[in-house]
Amino acid sequence: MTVVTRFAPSPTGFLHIGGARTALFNWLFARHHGGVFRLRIEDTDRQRSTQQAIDAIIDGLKWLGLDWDDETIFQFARAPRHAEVAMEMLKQGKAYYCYTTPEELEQMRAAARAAGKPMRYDGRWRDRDPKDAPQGVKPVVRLKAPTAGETVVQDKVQGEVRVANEQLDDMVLLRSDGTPTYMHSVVVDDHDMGITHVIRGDDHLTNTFRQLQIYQAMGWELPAFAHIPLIHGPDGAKLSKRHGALGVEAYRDMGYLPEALRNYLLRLGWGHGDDEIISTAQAIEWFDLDGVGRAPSRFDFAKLDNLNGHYLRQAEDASLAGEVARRLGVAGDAQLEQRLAAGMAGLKARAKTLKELADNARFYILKRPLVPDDKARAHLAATALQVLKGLRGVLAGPQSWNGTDLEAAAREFAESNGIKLGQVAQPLRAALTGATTSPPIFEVMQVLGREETLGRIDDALAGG
RNA sequence: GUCCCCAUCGUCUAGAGGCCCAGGACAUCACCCUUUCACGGUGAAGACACGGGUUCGAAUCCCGUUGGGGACGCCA
Repeated sequence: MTVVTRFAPSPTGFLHIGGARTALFNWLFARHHGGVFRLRIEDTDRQRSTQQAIDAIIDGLKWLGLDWDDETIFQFARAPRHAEVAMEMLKQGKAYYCYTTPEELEQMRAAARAAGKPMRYDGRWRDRDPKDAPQGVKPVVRLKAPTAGETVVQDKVQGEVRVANEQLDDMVLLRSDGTPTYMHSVVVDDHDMGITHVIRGDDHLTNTFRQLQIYQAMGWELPAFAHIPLIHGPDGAKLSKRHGALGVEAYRDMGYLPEALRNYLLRLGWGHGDDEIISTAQAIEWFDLDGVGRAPSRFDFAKLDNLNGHYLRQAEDASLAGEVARRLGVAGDAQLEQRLAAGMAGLKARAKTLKELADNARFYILKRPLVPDDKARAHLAATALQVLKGLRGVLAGPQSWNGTDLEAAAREFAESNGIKLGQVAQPLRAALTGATTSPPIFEVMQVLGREETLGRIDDALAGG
């Protein structure tokens, strides 16, 4: 049997981090089994679905590197099929028309609340003769759900979960305007799409009981269910827009790499022994539902940062330089991009995100004369400038321009002047980068080149 | 409120009755490396929510308490 999974977001907002993880798990599971991963846009809520959200979700998945098979399914387009199935259930006596008005429902809800009981539709049209139908009320179609016994889910993550059927009421399958409800369309679509494994958020666990009843009414084969725990914010509460429920594009903008986010999301709720750094290829090989934890987890930027730093150091200098150039607004300037690439070795060990990388790299693309920050200015006092002036004399000579030789020359200069290397290096750093922290300064000199280096030193000497 | 789920260091987790006075990773702290800051290395501190069982033996099984979360729509 070929494994078929799906990711089924509703396009009412961006692709948030929880959805991204759900998509990742479905994708990994399908790829692990050599199966099929499908995308279904659940756009049946016409009020809230937007093209913008659809684009954001698709862009997010693409950025994350989660490719799906076959064409994208749009749920709304399948409304006729959903209605058809409801009619079939009607014909088989598995469903019935219900003429209860929204007002009556509201009364029911109010009464239930007052009695401290959960809202349950009372089934008043369940066995009533349709001839009693009031004039002018468009009916909904409700499932004739079992009233006794219990419904049991065999969940691949949560284990066996059961609920008494009296807890469940006759849910609406088709609204009075003939459009399907979520519960109904999900089941019909999952069945028609041949989904074998429904992997989704924990928040759907209790929905599953009702969906199971639809499968049973239609006599359809059940898919396997796996409900993965939700991701919470740093404070343990449900992820809200205030803290962390950002779209994946926000993570991209913050400078996270897709491979780092994949690795982080994978480890959030899934484990493989003590392994932490897990490549995507390795993840496909290892991923299974047994490794999924059952407790909700909290989103931790510190760990994401650490992982991102790891993948950053692993990344190609040239592509990193391209991204940094884009962020600094100098993309396309071959000379600067080349300079950034040359400086990347020292730069990338010092950054956790692309944003930080770009910030740290800015001094490489700045035009002379640099404006040193306050701390750097403190290293450019009169005595320091004397040192710089002396060093400049050495550098102006026949000096080979690579980091190692430059360092040797600086060390020799410091020694002959009876000062520490740091007393030479810090003023130099201040002059060349305008800051007090930077990649190794002799590496910086090599990357900047002789002319630019001497120019920046002259600027500092003149500025003092 | 009703129903359902969950519970190991601050965080993510390993742990499927003895290998655990609980292992790893991130974060924190200290030291080393060092021209700055990082990276890297070494080390420290830090958890089985609580109470009952079951068992020769429980982080692991059962029950309860507490705490967290989710679902209760003609939203998805």
